[in-house]
Formats: sequence, C-alpha cells, structure tokens
Amino acid sequence: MSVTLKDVAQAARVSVSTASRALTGTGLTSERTQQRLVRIARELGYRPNPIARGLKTGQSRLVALLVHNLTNASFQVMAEVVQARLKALGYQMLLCIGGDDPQQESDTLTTLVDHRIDGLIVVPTGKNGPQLKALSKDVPIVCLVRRDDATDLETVLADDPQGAYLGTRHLIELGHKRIGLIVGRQDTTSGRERLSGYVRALREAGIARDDTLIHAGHFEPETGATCARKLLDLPRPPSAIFVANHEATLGVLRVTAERNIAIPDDLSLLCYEDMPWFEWHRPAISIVDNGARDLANLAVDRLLHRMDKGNGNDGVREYRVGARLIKRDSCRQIDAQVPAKSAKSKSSSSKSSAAKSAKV
Amino acid sequence: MSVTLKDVAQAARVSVSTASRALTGTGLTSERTQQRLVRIARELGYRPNPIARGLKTGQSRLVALLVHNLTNASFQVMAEVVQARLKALGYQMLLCIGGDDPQQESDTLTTLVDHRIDGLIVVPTGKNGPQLKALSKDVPIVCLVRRDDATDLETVLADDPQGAYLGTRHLIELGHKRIGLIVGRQDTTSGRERLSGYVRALREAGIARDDTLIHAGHFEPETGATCARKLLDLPRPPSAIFVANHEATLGVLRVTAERNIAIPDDLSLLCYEDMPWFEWHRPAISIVDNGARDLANLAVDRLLHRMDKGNGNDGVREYRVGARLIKRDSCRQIDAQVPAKSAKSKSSSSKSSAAKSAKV
DNA sequence: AGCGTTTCTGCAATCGTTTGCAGTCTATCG
DNA sequence: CGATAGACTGCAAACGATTGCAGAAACGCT
Repeated sequence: MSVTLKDVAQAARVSVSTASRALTGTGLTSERTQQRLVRIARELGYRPNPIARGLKTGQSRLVALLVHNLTNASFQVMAEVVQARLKALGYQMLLCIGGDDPQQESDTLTTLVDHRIDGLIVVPTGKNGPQLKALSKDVPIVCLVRRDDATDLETVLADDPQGAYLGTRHLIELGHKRIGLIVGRQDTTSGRERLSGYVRALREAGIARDDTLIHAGHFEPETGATCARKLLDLPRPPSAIFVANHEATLGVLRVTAERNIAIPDDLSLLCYEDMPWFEWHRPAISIVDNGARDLANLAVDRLLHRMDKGNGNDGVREYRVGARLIKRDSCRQIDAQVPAKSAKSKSSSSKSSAAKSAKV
Repeated sequence: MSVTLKDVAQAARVSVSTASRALTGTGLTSERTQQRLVRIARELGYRPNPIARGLKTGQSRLVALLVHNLTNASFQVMAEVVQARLKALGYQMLLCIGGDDPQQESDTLTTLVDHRIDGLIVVPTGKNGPQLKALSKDVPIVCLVRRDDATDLETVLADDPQGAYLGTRHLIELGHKRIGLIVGRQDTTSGRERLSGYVRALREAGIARDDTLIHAGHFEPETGATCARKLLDLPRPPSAIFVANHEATLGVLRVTAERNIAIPDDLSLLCYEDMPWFEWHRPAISIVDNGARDLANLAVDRLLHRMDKGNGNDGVREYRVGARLIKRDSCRQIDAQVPAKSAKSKSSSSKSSAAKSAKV
C-alpha cells in the first residue's frame, strides 16, 4: 500500500540497508548517496513504518499519560502540556483514563507495556505499586501528582503541605478561627499532606485543632455535599471552609446554594486547584493553585531524562512544585469576635439574590 | 525480555505456528493442544506482542480520537465514552489534541496513519479535506460534530439547526423579541446551522431578522466578550442573548459581570452545550444540550461498523443526534412591551450583589 | 488391506525495518 | 607498483508474530 524502504532503495538502485542507513542518518554512508536518498524518499513520499521499526528496535515512539479523568481541570492542562511537549520531540501521546480505579489502572498498564510504550507518566491510584515497580524495569516511569507508596518511583508532586498551609494561613489572617476542611481520602499522599499543611497553619496561629471541622472523603462532588452539610450543621459552624478536594467543590457549592448561604458574607470559601470558570463565578472563587502546568512540564523533563540518560536510579526521587495563593472574592475578613452574619448590611441583599437561583 | 510465542511453543514442544494457531483460536488445532497451549501460555505469562502482530497483519488495535481541546466539556465526555467503549473491545484509544489548527491536524493525521491506527474519529477543522479523503481509503474514518465539506466522509452531527431553533423558540416564548445571537465562525457547519435554526425560529414567530443582533466569531472566550459588548452597546440592546458558541460563554459572562448586568433580570442568557458547573452557577444557566454522549456513542458504532463490515460506501453519510432544551434559571419571561429593566423591584438588589464580585 | 478424506501439524516465507559482518572500491603510503 | 587502511556498500539474519502449503496422522469406507 504505502511506499516502503524497499521501494526507495530500488528507485535509488541501492540496497535496503544502505537506504536505511542513509535515511536514519547514521554517518555510515557517503554524503552523496545520503542526500540522494533523502531526496528520492521525499519524492516518493516515503514514511518509515514505526511498527516495523518498533519491532526491530523495541521502541514505539509512544509515550503514555495515565490520568484519572478529564473533568479535572488540572488533568486537562497536564494532558495538553504533555501532548505539546512530546509532539515536538516526535512522540505520540497515548492518553488513558483510569478513573482512579485500581483494576482499570492495572489493565491499562499491561496494555500499555504490551504496546511497548517508550515512557509513562502516571497519576497512580496507589493500589498497584508492585505492578508499577515491576514495569518500571522495562519502561521509564514518572509518577505525577500522587506518590505510590509501595514504589520508589521518581515522582513529581505538588507542594501540598505548603499549599494547604498557605491557604489556611490566608483564612486565618482574614480573622477566621473556625475553618472547616474538606480534604481527600487519607490513604492518598495529597489527602494526608493537605491535612498536615492545614494543621500546621493552625498550630502556628495558636488555634486548637478541632476534629469536627475536618472531613476527609472520596474525590466526588457528592462527598463535598455531604461534608459541607455536616460542617454547616455543627452547633458552631465554621466561618470559612477550605475545600482541599478539588472534586468536592461542586458539591459544596450546591449545598451553600440550597441553603441560601451567601459567599463570602455568610461563609468564606477557599478551594484547591483552579477551574476555568472560578474566575467568572460570583463571587469569583479564591484558590490555592497547584501549578498544574509546571507539574506537567517537570514530569516530562524527568521522563525524557530517563528515556535517554537511562532508566537508572539517580539520587532524587521526589520533586516538588510550588503552590501559590490566588485571591479572588470568596473569602472575606471577619471582625474579631462577631459571628459571621451581621458583618455588613449587604448580606440580606445577597441572600435574596441567592434565593432567586436556589431552586436548582 | 518478555516471553515470546517461541518460548511458549518450546515449552509445549510444538512449532511456533501451532502455538500461534492455538492461541489466536482459529479452529485449526486439536482441542487438546489448544487447551494445553492456552494453559502453558498463561503459566508463562505470555502476552502477544502487538507490534509484531501489527507488522504482519497491518493492524495496531489502536483507534484515534482527534479533538480540538479538552477544555470543552463535550469533548471530555466524548473522550471518556470513546475510551470506555473501545477498551471493552480490546482497542486502545489514542487521544490527540489538534487545537482546531489545520497544520496541527494535518501533522497529527499523518503520524496517526504512520502508526497504522485501525480507525479514526475526528472533529475536523475543515481545512484538510483532501488529506482526510485520501486517508479514508486506508483507514475507516468517522467525522464527529463537524462536517468537512470537502469530503464525503461518514459524519455524526449534533442536530444544530434543531437545537438552535429550540433555544431561540424558548426565548421567544418567554416574550423576547430582540434576541442577540453569538455564534461560531460561518465557515463551520455548526456555525452556519445554528444560525439557520435561529433564523427559522424568528421567521416562524414573525420577528424580523436584525443583523445587528447577530455576531459570528472564533471559538474563544475573547470573541464572546467582544460580541457581548457590541450587542450591549446597541442603541436598543437585546433582552436576551443566545450564546451558541460554547467557547464564547465565559467571555459573555465576564462582560455581564463587568457591567453589573443581572441575569436574568436585566438580560436572559441561554447557552449551547452544557458545562458541569452551569448547574451550580448563579443563576443556573439554561442550555441547549447537544447530546455529547449520544454523539460519541453513535460515532463509535459507525466506526466499528466500518472497521469490521468493511470501509465501503453504504448509503447514509450523515447522522443526526437530537438536541434538547434544559431550562434552568438564566432566562426569564419578559412583559410584553415594557423594557427589560423595570420588571420586578428585585433588579436593584441583584445589581448590588453583582457589584460586589465584579472586581475581577 | 488399500485408498480417499479429514484433521492436525510443521516448514518456511513474509511483514518493513535495523544491524553485524564481510566484501568492494578507492586513495594513500612506502 | 603493490600493499593496506579507510570508506562505503550489500548480504543476510534478526525482531515476533501470521499464514499458505504440503506432509503426516487418523479415520472411515469398500
């Protein structure tokens, strides 16, 4: 069907091997033949067959990125970054969606190595450590965003302790003393680390940790709703909620809408990780930015390094990418002892506007 | 490195060919050897090498999905649907991001066929018709969401004329007479079709078409902002805006926020295609749903059909997936002749709440 | 027992490359 | 001028599977 190396060789009246050598640019052919073959190849529209090449060389020019989903904005930008970077280097990205499900992850992983991918960037579920470890002998692997504790794979992480600390401190500086935390499962790195950052900020400010204010749960909107309800039903509800579980955000917003809770007047809200619409939301939602773009870039850097410098163990196993606070309008200063409600007279008007659209 | 067919054959003391036949399940081996080989293969952990197989058979078990980006929620769900469906059939999805850029699309396409993908679902830019047409001889291709007019490829489309009609009619039924339309580039199918649906609804209702209310532009938030400004600066601004260009939505929202325009009190807003957060936005945004999930499913159906029933021309070339209206809270009934403003006294309170968060 | 089928198996070629090895040719040097 | 190194080139064997063809074994039939 398509034109093969043999065709090119024939057209140029040389052997296939010479053609191969000329076109792959090993310096083993004379300048003249080299150029002649390149020309002829172009004229004929020759495109090397990566499959055949792969069979011989054991490489595929395919690099896989395995993420949990595409709904998460961070994963979107990561995918786009990875794709762009790889493409520039002649690799194709194989984007896989694992749904944060160990079984799916495991299946996908085997398919991928079957396909002889040249490298893998993975957001691990954390439940397939042994498999990942085994595979990492055949394929360079870099973990992203989460660590898989059962492995010693090179890992690029957001600086979650720092991010959570920054966020919590921001709320504290605004005068909040009772800060609700909705955080991810505690069997994930990010879940634990964000909690620890929160705790640290509290401790530094001399605020006692109150476990009724801390809720950890699965990465789903429904979880966010449940946790928010629990927090708001407390005898002394928090004056601010830090949603450090990205997927939970929508759930929290639903609950505040349902209950006509005005943000930031009745409740300050701070979220982790940006979404494109946070900025346009009313009020615009303040966030701790985990630096998805930087994370992805670094992961690619590390992977490429492994791919051509060899897949060995070299010192560093963990990289951290700094987080930063982006202040928008969902957190407000509260006056020392006064309960959140009677801050400015405005709150009633915003309550009414909330009521308008609460009937979801 | 990994265990090959030869290893299995040796272990079973048969020839490679027998092993191959037994494991691929052609009925050409005896029941006994068949089972024996399957067992041995499992014991040894044999996994067929898709590359080697591909070289011989010309197939890769890879199916590509080429979309513009992943920010668009429709593309997200499509990707997830396609991935799930294909995976169940033993294919790997190659997700590619073309950025709606003809050059990138073209590059990606050639890489993909180089990799001998078994099928392709593509959201075409519309600028690479000839190339697509040529490739479609080698690979089954199904176009999604947009038609490439230079080809006669099988295409799965949203029913945009119908969707735009439905949306516009909804606004008309609410009493709107001046309805602004922000729509996509008129050199895309969807752009043209949505415009035509809008026009049809107007005509049916006996409302004269006013071209100052119609703005077509690129698929970017910035475009949305520009168009929105133009509409709102009109001597007689519209009482409703139909944003039939998904990417433009954020831009429109920005402008309404900047200008403290309350939705739906001062302006009704209807958008095309859902985003996960529309429902939680205040007010929740009414939409015309293009049925992304159905579209993706149908595209996969058609592709699979081509992939095993042959890549020939069979009658139907265009499939339409119905659109439907989802009413939420961003559109309001307006009173016959009275200008939008003085509807209910509420508008002032909502204005103030808008003001609070406008300082983005 | 002899013969024709049917059923199973193995040999070897093939897919399109890459690559070790050996051979050819030219140029250089003594 | 002959020897020899050096620069190119071609042959053929891989890579790991699939598959046409032919031979072998087993079976049924007369």
